[in-house]
Amino acid sequence: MNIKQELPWDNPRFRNWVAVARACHVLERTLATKLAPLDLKPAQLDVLMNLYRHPGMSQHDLARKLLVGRSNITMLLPQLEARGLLRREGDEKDKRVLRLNLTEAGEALLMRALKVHMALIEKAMSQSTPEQCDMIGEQMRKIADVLKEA
Amino acid sequence: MNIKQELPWDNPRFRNWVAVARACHVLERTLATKLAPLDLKPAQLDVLMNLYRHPGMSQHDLARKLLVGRSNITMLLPQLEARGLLRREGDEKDKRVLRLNLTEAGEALLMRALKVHMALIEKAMSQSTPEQCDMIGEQMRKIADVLKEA
DNA sequence: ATCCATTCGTTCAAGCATGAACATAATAGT
DNA sequence: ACTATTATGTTCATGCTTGAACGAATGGAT
Repeated sequence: MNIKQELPWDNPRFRNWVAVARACHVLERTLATKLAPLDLKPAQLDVLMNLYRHPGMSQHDLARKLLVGRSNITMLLPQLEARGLLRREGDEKDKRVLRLNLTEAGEALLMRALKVHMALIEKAMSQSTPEQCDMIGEQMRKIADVLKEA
Repeated sequence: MNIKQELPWDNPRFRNWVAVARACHVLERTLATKLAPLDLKPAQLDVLMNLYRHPGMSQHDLARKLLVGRSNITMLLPQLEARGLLRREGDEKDKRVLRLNLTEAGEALLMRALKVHMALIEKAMSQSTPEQCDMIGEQMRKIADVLKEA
């Protein structure tokens, strides 16, 4: 019944999750600096990646994919559009939604940024065996699922 | 040599890391909302946790532990000090450093916040067996180490 | 047809985090 | 002792993210 024994620091789950959070944080910061020469922030790279995989996406769908607010997208896109990396075109059927598509310049920049991103992730995940890596991904997907219900 | 085959989406390491990042993001956001009734942000909770474990810490050390800039700490602490959650006292030996300590109110609030944090992490990590959980923590610590060298 | 509710995108103010530039204090080299 | 370098904390301008409030468009109910 010692209070000390119930502190999170002694709980493996707590300590291990802290490690996850730290690794995420470090990789995010590292990615930001490595992406700086391309004048891209990680959040902007996320946008380009999603538009590449889901052409014609709406801003609402993009926000949900990125787990951010809709207003965030509104603030984010004009910069990228002004740089000629993507187009926003009104939908014919539903005049509320804007369809998003990468330009060729956008795709080109994405490919360069992906090299940087991939190199970083390779460096990080090559610490684990393929089996460990897959297990980690599987557990993390479970976590995201179980928390989204909350 | 098909370009498609080299895209990150087909790379297990990439896909699995994306899952890690998403899980982190979701848990962070969830924690923020669950902590709102205590008028605490996740970043502030991190401060309290570190001061509890390392009483008398300097601001510089705290910044390094939290992986943030020193100025961030400077902006963060006055709010918590004004709420009576911690004290900043000048060091006798070295008049540059400020020694940080939790007050009793700070400890009390920390304990309440830790219950929330622990419950969330339990919910997330109980998806995995203890062995899986430990393995994840181990790999993540490796990742943080290997990236800090970069 | 006309409301009512919902959805999509925008605007705006607020709060955070960052990095550069700075002031002060300590330390090392000479 | 004196200077140069380093370390700690602060200030400030900038940019990112959020959430609430809003306008416009859609769809459904009566």
